[in-house]
Amino acid sequence: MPELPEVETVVRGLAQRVSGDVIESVWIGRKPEPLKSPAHEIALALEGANIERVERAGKHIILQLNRRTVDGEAQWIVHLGMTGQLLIVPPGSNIAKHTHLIARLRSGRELRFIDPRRFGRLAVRTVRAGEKAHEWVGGHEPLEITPEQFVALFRKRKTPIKSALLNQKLLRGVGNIYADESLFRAGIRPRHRAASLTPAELKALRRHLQTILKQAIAAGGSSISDFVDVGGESGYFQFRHRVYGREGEPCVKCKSRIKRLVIAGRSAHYCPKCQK
DNA sequence: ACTATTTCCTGGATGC
DNA sequence: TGCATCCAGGAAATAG
Repeated sequence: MPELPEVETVVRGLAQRVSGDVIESVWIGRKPEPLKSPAHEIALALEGANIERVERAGKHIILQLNRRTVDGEAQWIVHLGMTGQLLIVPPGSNIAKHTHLIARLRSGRELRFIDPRRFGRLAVRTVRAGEKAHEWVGGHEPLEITPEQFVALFRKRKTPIKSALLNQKLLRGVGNIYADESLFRAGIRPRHRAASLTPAELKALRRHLQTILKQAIAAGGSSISDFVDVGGESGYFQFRHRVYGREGEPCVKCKSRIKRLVIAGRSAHYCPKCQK
C-alpha cells in the first residue's frame, strides 16, 4: 500500500520521465469513477497541458501543469489509495483490468492510472494566488518537521501514538507499515498514549521515523500487495520489515513472538519485549 | 474540539 | 473444484 516512500518513488519516476511532456488526449473509464473532480473537468484541464514538474505532498502526487486560469495554475492530483498504480507504458500496450484513465503523451508513451480497489482518487485543482506550496494538503511533512514541532504536535494527544502517526492532519504520508516499523525501532508500544510520551521519546521516534522513511525511499518502497513504480518495478523494503506482517514470527532482536492487535480498526504489529 | 467507528472496494486466502 | 466468508487499509463520513 502506497505510503510516503512508495509515493516518493512514483513521483521521482514521473519527474524523470514525463516532466516537460505534453498530454495530447485523455481517456477516462466509465461507471463509478474514482474521481474527486468530474471527468469532463479532468479531461479539460489535462488535454493540451504541459507537465511542468511532479511533486509529492504526503501521499498526494501533484503534477503541476502549465495551464493558467484567472484564478491561478492548474494541478493534477493523484492519490493512489490502497492499490492505485501510475504506469508509463508504450502506446497500444494491453489495457489492464481496472484501468481508469489513459493520458496519451506527445512523446508517444502513455501514462495510465490503474486501481482495482478504487480507493485511489483523481482530481484537478487550481492554485490560488499567493497560496503556499501544498498547504491545502495540511499536516507536516515527516522528513521536514523539526524535533520541537514534532513534540508539540503529539504532546496533547490522548489517542494511541499509533493512531496519531496515522492521522494525516498531523503528519502527512505515514501509513500502517511505517508507523509500526518506526514504533518498533523507537521501542514504543503502539497503544502508548501520545500525550504520555516524554519529549525525549518523541524526538527519538521522529529520528527513527525519518531514518526508516529515507531507507525505504532508497529501496524503492515496500512492495507488499501490488505496489510498483512507474516502470512496473517492485521495491524491496518489505524484506527489511521487522514487525509489519510478521505476527507470530520471532523478533529480530530478542526472538519473542511478534504480536498483532487492532487499534482503531487497523492492525498494529509489535514486539511485547522490545517495545514498552 | 477530539476521538472512535463505519463505510467504500476487490482480490487473494481460507474453510468446508 | 466450487462457493461462501473473511481480511487488507486510506481517508471521508458519521457518531459519540
